[in-house]
Amino acid sequence: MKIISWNVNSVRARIENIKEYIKDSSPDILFLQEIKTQNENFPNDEFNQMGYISYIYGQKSYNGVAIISNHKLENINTNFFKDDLKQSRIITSELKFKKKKIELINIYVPNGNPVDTEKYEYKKEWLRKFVNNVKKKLVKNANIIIAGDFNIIPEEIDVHDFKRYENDALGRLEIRKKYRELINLGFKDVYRLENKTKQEYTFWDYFAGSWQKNYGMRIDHFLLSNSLVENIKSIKINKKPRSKTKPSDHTPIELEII
DNA sequence: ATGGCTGAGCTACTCAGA
Repeated sequence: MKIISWNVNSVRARIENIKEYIKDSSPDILFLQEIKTQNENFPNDEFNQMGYISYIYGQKSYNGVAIISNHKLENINTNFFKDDLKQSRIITSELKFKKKKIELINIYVPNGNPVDTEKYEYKKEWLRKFVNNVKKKLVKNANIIIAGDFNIIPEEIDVHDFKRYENDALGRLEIRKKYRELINLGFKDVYRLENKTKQEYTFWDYFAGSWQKNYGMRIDHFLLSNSLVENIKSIKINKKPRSKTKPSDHTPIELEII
């Protein structure tokens, strides 16, 4: 079973790239972030024609997440916790897999820049609530997959120039500690578990030739609860979609479980 | 190098991203 996460930076502007990507990599379940559209304008038909069902939590212009699946999922929920700003950043669902009931959590964490503003406070509060609610969820279900755009650089190795980001909302210790807190609840950062010293990225800025110079950062992650580590077959960052014309600034991260 | 690009909404320009 292939589960993939991709911040597409607008599902409508990216639809042709997304379709091509689905044909190439055949995900079973695809988590999308930053779809940047309301539910009614989501390109449902395009995904249906490829054999997928779309579960959407949209928002006008900004944010928005969706789960695209080639089989029916249960208990779709867009109220994982109360977002003070009512932004569409989480959609969850349940997947039956090898006698395990797995909670799927697709997230788009707030960016949080600039750090001396309410945007940064929102990110901190959002993460605080998220960690608390994951903790509660673990009591009911030990099998959890969290994936998405975390907007967190976990460690120095995860960005081309850490100095430039150590006081940024993506790299600040205070924020990285929230990530560690989540891990310490009983999760593995699957990419780092399988690649101890490898330096790969999931995001490159559009400007200044960041992609060409490989000035990127690893901010899109798959966290698996410890109970699911035995099911990991592979984890891969697929850089191909970032090299296409009219790309998203993020590239997909692909998990295969068996 | 705190904005060099990109997208949405809208139709001139702001807001947002990381």
